Amino acid sequence: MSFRRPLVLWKFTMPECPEVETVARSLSAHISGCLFERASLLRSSALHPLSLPLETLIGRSARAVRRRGKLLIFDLFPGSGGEDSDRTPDSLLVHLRMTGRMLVRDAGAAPGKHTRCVWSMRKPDASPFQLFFDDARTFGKVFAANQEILEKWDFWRNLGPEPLELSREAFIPLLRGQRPIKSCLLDQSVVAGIGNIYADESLFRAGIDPARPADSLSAEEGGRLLDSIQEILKWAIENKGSSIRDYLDADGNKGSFQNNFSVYGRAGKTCFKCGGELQKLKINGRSTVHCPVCQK
DNA sequence: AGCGGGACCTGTGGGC
DNA sequence: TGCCCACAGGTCCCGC
Repeated sequence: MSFRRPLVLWKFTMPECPEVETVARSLSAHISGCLFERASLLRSSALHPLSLPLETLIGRSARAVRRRGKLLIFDLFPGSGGEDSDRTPDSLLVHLRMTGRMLVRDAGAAPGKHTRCVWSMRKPDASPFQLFFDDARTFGKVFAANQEILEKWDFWRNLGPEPLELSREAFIPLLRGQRPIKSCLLDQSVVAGIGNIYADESLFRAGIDPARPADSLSAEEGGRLLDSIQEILKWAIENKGSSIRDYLDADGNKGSFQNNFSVYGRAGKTCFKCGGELQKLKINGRSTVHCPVCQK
């Protein structure tokens, strides 16, 4: 297998649940069964402070790559046994944050300007290759961990349920407090995986004002909001899945996904429902676009 | 206690 | 054309 161009497994900024899900699925196809032969950290701040050293990954293999919230998780299994279990990672977690990307490259490819971590990998009886973690804005983190270490990570321990696995009965009680409902959706300890884009899109679809206090939503509104979140996330995952099927090259297409936003990035433009002007405001310091007519 | 907002970063793009 | 600066936002951290 040869990659003359890097295989960019996600190109957009702001990866949320659907994007991370897409990366996990496409990475899993490449990485499952592959052995970590070498690991280099090119920028120390890319390693989570609680992480085991990246060298502890060497000799482990990836069973699969999956998603939890906005985290990519490589499930690992040991090569030959006999390790000290305290210092042995059973997973590699990657948070792409804003600009993180995973790239599959040739064995001989040189790191780029923004490459933060390099893993040399090989599937039995196949050619070696490299996995790069690139991150221009350096917000992203990699984290080699086992269950014991993960339990010390507050973010992990407090991570809320997956929105696609939630029932109305479980979701509605989560909408507590007087803070804006949008703040609630962005709080990863309430639900895991929703970011600024899908919070705005879901609230528009549900017809709910993002500034409404979370505890002011009726059960009917809460249920409608969950339906909207699930419809949009599922639709986005399907959409990403189709646009990523032949992969995006380094200077390649952005796909059509962003053309499907109803409100995100459309401040001042026309609301598709009522024809009025979409308004922009700040909630939690995050830009928020909504329709003051359609969202009550 | 719970919420709001600044810091962290750097590439991008709009305005002059 | 080129420069400058505001803007983008997930999470941590601090202050009210």
